[in-house]
Amino acid sequence: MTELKTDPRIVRTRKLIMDAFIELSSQKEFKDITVKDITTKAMINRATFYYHFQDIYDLLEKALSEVLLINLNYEKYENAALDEETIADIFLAVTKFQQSLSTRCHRGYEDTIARIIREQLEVIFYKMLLREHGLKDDSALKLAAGMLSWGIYGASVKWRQNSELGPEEFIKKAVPYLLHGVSKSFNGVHSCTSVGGKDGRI
Amino acid sequence: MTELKTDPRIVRTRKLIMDAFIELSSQKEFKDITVKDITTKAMINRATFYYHFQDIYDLLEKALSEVLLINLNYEKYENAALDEETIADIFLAVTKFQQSLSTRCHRGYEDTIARIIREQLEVIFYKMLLREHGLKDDSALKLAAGMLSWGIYGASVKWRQNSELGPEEFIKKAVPYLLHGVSKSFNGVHSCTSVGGKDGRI
DNA sequence: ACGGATCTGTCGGATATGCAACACATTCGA
DNA sequence: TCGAATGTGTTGCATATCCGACAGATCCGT
Repeated sequence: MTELKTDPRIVRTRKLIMDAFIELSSQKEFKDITVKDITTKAMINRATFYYHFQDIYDLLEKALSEVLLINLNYEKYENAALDEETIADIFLAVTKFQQSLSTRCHRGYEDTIARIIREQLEVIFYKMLLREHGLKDDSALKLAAGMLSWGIYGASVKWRQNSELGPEEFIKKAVPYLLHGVSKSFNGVHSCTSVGGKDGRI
Repeated sequence: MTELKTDPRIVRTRKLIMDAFIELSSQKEFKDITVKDITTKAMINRATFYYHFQDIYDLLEKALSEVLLINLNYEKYENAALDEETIADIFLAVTKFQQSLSTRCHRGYEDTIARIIREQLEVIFYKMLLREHGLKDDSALKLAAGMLSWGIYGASVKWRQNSELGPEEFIKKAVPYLLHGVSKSFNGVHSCTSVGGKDGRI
């Protein structure tokens, strides 16, 4: 829907840059990676880099977003119900993504990464909520999506601090709280028509 | 020497095309590979393909040449003496290259491949001869290089027909004939100053 | 034998990329 | 403290690449 096709050169060049950056990230820390390093490995001109990205931090954000989105396997959730199982799946994808990052060294950029994860989650949750509730109260949906994303990310932080349980068991214990908490406030304040109780859907 | 630098886009695009072609060659026969297949996998426009290559046969030649050159490890021979050991090395590289091709299906293009191999060998032999003899009789050097390349390729054909011996033993039996045959005619006709006998050098 | 489908090779006009140079900031050793 | 060296963003002009369309070739089912 409303897809305006982008120039193939742009797709190709972005991919070259992203791949080069991810490869470099596995070799040295982010703070030691220069734009020249990336463009050399990507076989493009340095000026072209700035045609696509604001700066190297912009690249970091977009690269991480992309990798996370792939990890999140977005098409899978596109039409899934926002139930316990889906949330558990997403939580697993997030923890898996964070573990894949921990090997590379991004010390000092935890906040950026956290924000990216939350933003991505928020977009996904918003789309799912929108599909289930329509847009009669958009700001409420956005609020719910935001809170869910913070909740999931917070859960992943909690889990890393206290990893006695496996991620599966951990999220299964946490998810009822998340779902009913969000569900209650959402239904209570805005009297949404959908029934929050039946199968755990919001 | 006299290197005019080529546009990086050209290098990059050629590499994309070559890599795509080599990848496709491992998946289906040459006759089933279309230009569209290649350009799609290489993420370039079809018109761009024709900017770089005459047609798909031109690509075949250049791709094979490149792969063979890499197999031949050209820098290694750049300054090596044209003695028995070097010739054996080159022979091994050729047989190894042909075996790497046999898995992919290039039926019907044996002649093309054979010609490419001979041409590449001829270039290498010519450079080595030129370095050892100077250019006082250029046409004679070219003749000798050509005969050597035919000889090596012929030896590889013979070896494939009769592979009771390993390639190492096989070429060691054949190389004295090659060396002295070429050496004699070359020295005899043109009275070259270098001594053909001493250590087997031409 | 016929038409549809696919592939080939080519063209002119639009666009992304390359290049060289620039000013500015940061780092680092003398 | 001072340069020298390196990295960052930006700019104008040159060029490789993209697009869409075209005519002809080849293949294939009916």
